[in-house]
Amino acid sequence: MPKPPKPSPTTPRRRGRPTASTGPGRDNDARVHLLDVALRLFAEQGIAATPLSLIARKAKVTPALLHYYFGSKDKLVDAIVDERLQPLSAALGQRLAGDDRDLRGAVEDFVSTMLELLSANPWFPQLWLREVLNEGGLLRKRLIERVAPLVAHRVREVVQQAQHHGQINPDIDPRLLMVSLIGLTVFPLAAQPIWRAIYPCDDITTEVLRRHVLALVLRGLELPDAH
Amino acid sequence: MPKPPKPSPTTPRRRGRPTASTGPGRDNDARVHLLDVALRLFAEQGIAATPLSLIARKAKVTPALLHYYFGSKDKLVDAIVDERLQPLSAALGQRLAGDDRDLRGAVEDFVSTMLELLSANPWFPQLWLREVLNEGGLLRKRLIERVAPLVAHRVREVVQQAQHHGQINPDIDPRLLMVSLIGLTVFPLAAQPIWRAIYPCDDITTEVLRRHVLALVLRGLELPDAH
DNA sequence: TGTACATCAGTGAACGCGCGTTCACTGATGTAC
DNA sequence: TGTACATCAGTGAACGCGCGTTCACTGATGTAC
Repeated sequence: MPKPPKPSPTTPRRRGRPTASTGPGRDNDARVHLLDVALRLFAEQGIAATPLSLIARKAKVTPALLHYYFGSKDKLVDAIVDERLQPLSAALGQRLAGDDRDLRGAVEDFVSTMLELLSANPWFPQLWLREVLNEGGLLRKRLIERVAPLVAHRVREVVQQAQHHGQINPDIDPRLLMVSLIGLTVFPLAAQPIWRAIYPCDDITTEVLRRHVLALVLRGLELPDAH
Repeated sequence: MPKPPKPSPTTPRRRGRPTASTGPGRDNDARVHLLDVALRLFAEQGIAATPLSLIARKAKVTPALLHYYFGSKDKLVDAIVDERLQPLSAALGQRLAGDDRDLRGAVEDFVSTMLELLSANPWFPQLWLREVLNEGGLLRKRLIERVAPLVAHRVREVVQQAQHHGQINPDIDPRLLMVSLIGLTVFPLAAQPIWRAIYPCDDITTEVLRRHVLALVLRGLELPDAH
């Protein structure tokens, strides 16, 4: 057992070295560092293709230490999902399922929030794509069951209403808009290293990407010209 | 050596069993079947996560047979890339680097061709995303060096010219349009199982997706209204 | 203050297992004479 | 036509290796008295 046993409430005070003042293990510097290293490697080359020995070497510790902190590779992956991916996914979902704005405002918020959070966590898009697209991906189930429906159904409703009132492009499919918006934000960031290798574009910041996507989508949502 | 030695030209005719009339191994039914099974499993759960033993079991042969035909796992992956992914990528590139149409026609062709070829090969999007986004992905290098530049530079030029003549939305970034188009086509198809699980949409065929994407993009490229 | 000791983070060496791979072998299929 | 044999597709059992994992152990750090 790596984790120390719970202190019995009958014991007034435990003998020996105390548990690092803030509690055992949880918010440990070494633990956090191991998560950082593992997360980077998982995002770069995939979970299955990353041996614990590599994580250990990069973090300059022993593979045994990874078991000391996490118990197993599976549980290390769980920890990454629980403590890194899941909170970010949840934050995204929360900020997107928000209040009743008009469609333009909602879309602008969606794109902006997405790009902002994803740029602040560059490892996210790749790992998210891999985990979500993989048949047995860990995030996939949670996404389908919890995060996605909330956001997806809201977007669909707002689009349907706006179309019903003749305010936006009637050729847009209400259900596919959400998919398009993700494809326009998550994919470009995940593929960033590739298109940056094709032509020089140091001037393309996240803000430039944001303006490009919004220009395309907001214009795309407008009613076609009558003719 | 799995492959039979080249017949010496001095020998008028070889003794023994002939080489299956069409030549050894290359267009073998068993070999093709093994490639099919391997491709399916690779696309479903990733290359690193798919052991040869699993491929062998699903194909109802021995793992040794995979070495008999391909020599090693690496070479099996090479064969998949060379004989399945690469031709499709090349076909895509060829049909997209096409002649000098106007921008609207080019975009319409791009989206249509992409969706058509990808729908006909449902395994492609997932494997393509994984191999291209992965740091050490096999297709990544080829894509960056050979396929992408041709298409990407053409799209950029056409967009720049159209913008210069004031024909399309000036807020679109000429370099990012290609990325957006891929995000709007490859991603939705790769993520198909997910959004189909979120709300019932049996009626969303590839044609519906095509119309949706084109409605969004073609309208998005138009000049903003003066006001 | 000093000493005994409990607990800590972390290690080094070994373990079993499953992987990719090898190799001697087999029965079937065809050719040569 | 019959027989000897060369080559075929494919197998079964074993191999070495690297993986995730285990476990006895260590020096450092702090507490109790």
